[in-house]
Amino acid sequence: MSPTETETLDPRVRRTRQSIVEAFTDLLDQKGFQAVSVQDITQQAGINRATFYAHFPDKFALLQRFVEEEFHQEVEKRMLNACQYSNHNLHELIVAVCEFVGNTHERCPVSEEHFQSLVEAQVRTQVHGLLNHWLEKIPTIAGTPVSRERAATAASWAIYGLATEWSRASRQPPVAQYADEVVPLVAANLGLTIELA
Amino acid sequence: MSPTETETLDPRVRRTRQSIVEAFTDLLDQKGFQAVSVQDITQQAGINRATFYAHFPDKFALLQRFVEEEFHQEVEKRMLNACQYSNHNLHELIVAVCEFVGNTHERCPVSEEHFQSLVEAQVRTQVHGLLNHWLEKIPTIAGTPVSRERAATAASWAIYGLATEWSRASRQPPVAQYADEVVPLVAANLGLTIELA
DNA sequence: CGACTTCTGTCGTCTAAGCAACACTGGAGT
DNA sequence: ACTCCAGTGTTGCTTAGACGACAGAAGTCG
Repeated sequence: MSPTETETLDPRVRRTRQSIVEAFTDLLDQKGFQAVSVQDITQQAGINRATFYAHFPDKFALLQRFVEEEFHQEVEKRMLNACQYSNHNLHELIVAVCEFVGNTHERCPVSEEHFQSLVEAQVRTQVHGLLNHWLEKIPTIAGTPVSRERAATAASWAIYGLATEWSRASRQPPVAQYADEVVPLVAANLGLTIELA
Repeated sequence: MSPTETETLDPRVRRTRQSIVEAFTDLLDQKGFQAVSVQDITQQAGINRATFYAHFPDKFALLQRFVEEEFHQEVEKRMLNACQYSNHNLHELIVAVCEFVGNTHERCPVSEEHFQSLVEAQVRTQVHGLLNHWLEKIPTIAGTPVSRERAATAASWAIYGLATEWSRASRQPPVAQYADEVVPLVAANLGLTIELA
């Protein structure tokens, strides 16, 4: 969307960022977040260590960016970005968060607090933004009891919480069913009872 | 082996060369050699066009390097580099050339003369070098009728010719059998009747 | 034929990345 | 306590690559 963020960028920058992220992904699966050093990453990526610091202040900033992109990708894959609010889309969003959180938990033990809290914050932020985006397209009901902002906040927290519970419950029941069952809860948070295709 | 050629190299150089080669491979399969432009390659590789010319004088030089590396890889895969002469190794070498030529023909129509002749020259050169390497290890027979050089030349041409024939005959019979059948021919060229495991 | 397009190869300028130092921190060992 | 050591950030200088512009070669079309 914004030409600043994604497209219009020096190819060199694009490539090194990509190779950093790729190296990070590999190492994450191999050793877990705590154990990977900046040295590891740069070595695996085939870049100089100083170059890393030209792009990210530290390991944590990289993780942040990483989660941001991974989850954003998950969202785009399900075409939730371009869509408007509907129970079906809400369902899909919940599925996306569940699977992302599930994968995260299996990738890195819950014991790594740094890791988990960073993931949580990032995912919630994006879900919040997405919900806000959806709600903006809906004309305000006269005498709205809660602001869009707060509805989005409540719902995004709820979604993330439900996703972690599902993950901890060994992913039972199947995502689709679980999402079906909890959609009403979140819809309630949004203060909406709209029914769309 | 030589630190000059492969390992001790600026990571940037390594990466851009690799991305050029990768882009070239893709485009070769898509459009054939004639149709790919330097622009295509650099665009696909995500590098600047001027950068391409910093590495290769033109499209043909790239093809040369490409074939060189591909075939060299094929040879190393079969561990023919470190080995000495034996009928078995000769067999393996013939198989390698047959399969390489076969793949080349299916990748690019024979009508592209530039392409084909460049491949031929490159492969023959490497086969020649390899045979020479093998022959050097064998003590000269008193009153040698032909020089090692010439034996290697004759054999390398013979091998390439036999490989193209096999390819044009729709790869019949199976490589292993075909190689079995023609080993004596080549061995004769080499002026050797040695029998080793 | 000339006008037009696309690709080529080259050059000068600017910036990203490499590299080799550096001082610093925290943890492991003896 | 101490040293040792592996990792961290940071810096100055060098080099590879980006970018834009250029003239020329090679089709293509009217």
